[in-house]
Amino acid sequence: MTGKTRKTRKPPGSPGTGPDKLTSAASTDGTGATKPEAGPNPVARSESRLTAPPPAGSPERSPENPRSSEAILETAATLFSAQGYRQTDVQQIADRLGIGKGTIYRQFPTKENLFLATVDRIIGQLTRYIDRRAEAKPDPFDRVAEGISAFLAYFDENPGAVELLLLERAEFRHRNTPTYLEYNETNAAPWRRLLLDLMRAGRLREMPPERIIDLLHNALYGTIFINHFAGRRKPLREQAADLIDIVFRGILPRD
Amino acid sequence: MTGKTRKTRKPPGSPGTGPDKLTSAASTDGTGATKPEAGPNPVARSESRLTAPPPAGSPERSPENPRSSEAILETAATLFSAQGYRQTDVQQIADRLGIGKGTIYRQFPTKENLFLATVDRIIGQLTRYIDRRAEAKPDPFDRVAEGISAFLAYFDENPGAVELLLLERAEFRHRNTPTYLEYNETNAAPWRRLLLDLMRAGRLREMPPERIIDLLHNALYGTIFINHFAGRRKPLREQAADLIDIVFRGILPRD
Amino acid sequence: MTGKTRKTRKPPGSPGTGPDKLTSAASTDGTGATKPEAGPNPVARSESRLTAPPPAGSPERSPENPRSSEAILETAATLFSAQGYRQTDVQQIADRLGIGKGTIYRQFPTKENLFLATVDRIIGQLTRYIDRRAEAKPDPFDRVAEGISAFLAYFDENPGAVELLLLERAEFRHRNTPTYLEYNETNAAPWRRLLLDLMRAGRLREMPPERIIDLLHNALYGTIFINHFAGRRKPLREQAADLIDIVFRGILPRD
Amino acid sequence: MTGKTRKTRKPPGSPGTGPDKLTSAASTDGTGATKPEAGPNPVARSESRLTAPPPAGSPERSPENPRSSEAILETAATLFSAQGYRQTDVQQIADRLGIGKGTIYRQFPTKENLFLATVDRIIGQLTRYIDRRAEAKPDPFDRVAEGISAFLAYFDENPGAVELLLLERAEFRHRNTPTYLEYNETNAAPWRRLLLDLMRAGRLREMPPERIIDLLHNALYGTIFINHFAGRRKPLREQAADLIDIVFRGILPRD
DNA sequence: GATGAATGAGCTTTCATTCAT
DNA sequence: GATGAATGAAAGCTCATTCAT
Repeated sequence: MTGKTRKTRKPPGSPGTGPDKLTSAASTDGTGATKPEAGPNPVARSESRLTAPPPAGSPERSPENPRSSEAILETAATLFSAQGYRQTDVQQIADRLGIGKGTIYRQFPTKENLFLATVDRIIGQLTRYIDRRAEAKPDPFDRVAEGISAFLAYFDENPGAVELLLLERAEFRHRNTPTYLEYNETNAAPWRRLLLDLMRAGRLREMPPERIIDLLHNALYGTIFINHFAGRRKPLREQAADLIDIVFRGILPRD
Repeated sequence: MTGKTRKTRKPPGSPGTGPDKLTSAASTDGTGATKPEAGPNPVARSESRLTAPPPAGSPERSPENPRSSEAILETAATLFSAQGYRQTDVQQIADRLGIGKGTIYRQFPTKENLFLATVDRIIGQLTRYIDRRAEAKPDPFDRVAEGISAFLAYFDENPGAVELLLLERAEFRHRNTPTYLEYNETNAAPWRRLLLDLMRAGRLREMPPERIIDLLHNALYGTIFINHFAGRRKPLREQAADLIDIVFRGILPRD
Repeated sequence: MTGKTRKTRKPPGSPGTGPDKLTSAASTDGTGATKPEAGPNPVARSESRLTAPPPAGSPERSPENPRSSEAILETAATLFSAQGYRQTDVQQIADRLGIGKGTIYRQFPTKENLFLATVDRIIGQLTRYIDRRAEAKPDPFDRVAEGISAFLAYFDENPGAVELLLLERAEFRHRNTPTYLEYNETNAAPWRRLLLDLMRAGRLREMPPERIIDLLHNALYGTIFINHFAGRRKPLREQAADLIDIVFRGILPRD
Repeated sequence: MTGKTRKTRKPPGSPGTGPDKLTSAASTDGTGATKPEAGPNPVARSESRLTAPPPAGSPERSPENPRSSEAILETAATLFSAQGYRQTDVQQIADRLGIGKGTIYRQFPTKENLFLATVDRIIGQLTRYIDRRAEAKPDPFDRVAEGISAFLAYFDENPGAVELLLLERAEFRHRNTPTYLEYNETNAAPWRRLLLDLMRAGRLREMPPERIIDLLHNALYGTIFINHFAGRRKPLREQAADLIDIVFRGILPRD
């Protein structure tokens, strides 16, 4: 560990983004700045992103730069999710990018590190995507519904992301809490507030908001896993609508 | 001198069950023969199973026979779920059983094969456990609720089973449909019938029963995954109750 | 370290030899059983050694068995001493023996381990060789002289042994005391006794015997190193004679 | 972000010596100009050398110039002797000096080259140190004894030097004659002359002077190696005295 | 049938050296 | 000149699978 050139694990949402305050769109006031990274298919889009093109002479910033950590993470994500962690050789990633294996190891000291950075990046994208879409809805009900839809949409459009989440758990069970559960802990608060406000206003049954949040969380993760494993059988829009309908109205008759 | 681990300690899990007809307890008549494998903790109990010891001359059937495929699958399940698929080597399994590696390879031609057989066994246990518990409830509502509870209870008491399900998917993404989804396809029919009956009787809102089944399925799998990953935060009983409450009654006020 | 088949480092002088009590030939009584392994060129001879040929059906014992640890150590010694530790690929050793790399790793869990076993084996051979030759001389003076000659002869006939000693130190400086110094600690006592007897008999100047032992030790190691590095310029016999002459009589005139 | 070790800490050692004429102090006339590098601890002292700072405009000569080959060799010597040749990577040396790896490669075309230059520098220091101390003794006997003492003192005070000598041999066995043996070839002549003079004067037994030189050479190298490997057990002064005593007077009684 | 020694493809990681900036 | 990002050959070690005993 003496004089080696080593970079440590990149924080989530890495590329060139500034401080990555994983805010939530559920703030009760309905305000929120739209962040530029989001979009229906953030992962795919990130390929051609670029609000402002880098100054001509800056190869590091170029999205085509196959040596940027962005490019590496993207390719790594693709291969890991397509083939699994063990089945993916670091050499393959390098080959696909047309760069040397050493270049990857220069930025990510181990394969494990590379993989984990890949997952972190996904979580950052997911978070920002949900927040951006939910923030746009002023009405609290709409906001909850939009959050649900956005979550499903993200994974629908980034099928590899589901794989990555699974792989993280399967290969690195030792990591105390998988990355994507941290998201939940950090971001549940604004949603809880929002639900409490609705209850206070008599628009929802009185009950501990955790009960709702947990159910949604579980149902959403269950949905993406099942969707992914079995192949979705219903259009996404319909799935979101069904979930919202049952959760809001229940399955008992309204007398 | 060899350094081999030669323990014969039996891990928890697995009865010496016979052929596994994956029936469902949701038959509308409410009848169902109780099968012997079930119980609050089917896996743990299986350790002391055995109403009648096998006929003396049948070494293959003996639970102590570490060369039986039952014993092999049991040990394999324990090690796979504790360490992961790649991290577990066949030698370890053999060592733990005190048998030769070749003996395992004679029964399971590849490691993959062994692993998959391990998962199949779990699914069989789960199915029989749910059926047995649900069948015991004559009232259709109770039966649905009991099915939910049984599902959660099974995984609560067999944490390794969740790992196994994950591992199957993470390591063998090529398998078209993971084992545990087949369960659903095969066994959904009786539940669908049961739900339709309830709707016809006006006890449930009219809606396509798939909508309910899918939500439950998703929520249940989501629940066990999240429980397992993050450590359960609520007692199982409460979790089941919350799920049943919201699904049945919804979160909107009843005015 | 769980269920892997692993053998740990072999003690020095391993092959089929019984308990390896590294006795010294300097016992003042002049008695000593001749051990069978020794000879003018023990390493080379060991190739064709074999007091009693193994029973026909015992491939493990066969000296031609390229998979025996003896054969592996011998080939390893040859290559390590010819090329150095780092420059020698385990694959090379396997190739030279016509066996698989895994076979080597099965007996020696790491390359370092293999190397160290190689050195231990040399030290065992050296010790036994010196003892055997010295024991044969009844007169104490002759015994000292014979010990000196035997030491030089051993390394003269096993040039690789010198390399190995050096390599051990160069590559594994962390090993507290290199193997070949342990020899000295263990075996100095009988020599010390022998020198004291000579002094008491008035056949040597009175002085602490350590002074003589240390000088001899240093001069002998210096000699083999220099011989080896620079290519010997004098016949061995002459070198031993010179050393004995000067050490016994000094360089001052006897007036 | 890079994790590079960028320390500029200077290791002990190395004057800014000029060209190294490897003269010998044993010239029979007893004359010899004292050279400035010498001293009881030449390496350590060199740290504070510098009576007069170099002319302002000479950055190459500046001892603080971490890019000078002197500084590079000094740091290289420290790291090589502390960690071994293979274990030391060029990046580490550059980091320690706070310079770029390319800068080292401009002065030393390969790592091997750098290492060998490091050893050559040590030999030059040793030679000059011995010569300087021996030259100061007018009496031939004293001069021999002083040469012995100086040799031991040098390595005693520069333990890294022993490592370096070993490493040279261990890693570069192909180099026909190791650097430090060349010293002997070049410098033996004056010592031989000195011994012959003593014999002619009847102050030493008549014998080929090589016999004495070789013994001393071997005993001295043996001594430093053993000292270094095992940890010296006697004070240096005593070791030198013992060696001189036995070599001069022998171990036989003086009748 | 049971065993476990033997095999070698496969994969991670290191680091000397180059060369564009 | 100085730099350090990039490269890729090289080597240690693992473990599924085979098969002679």
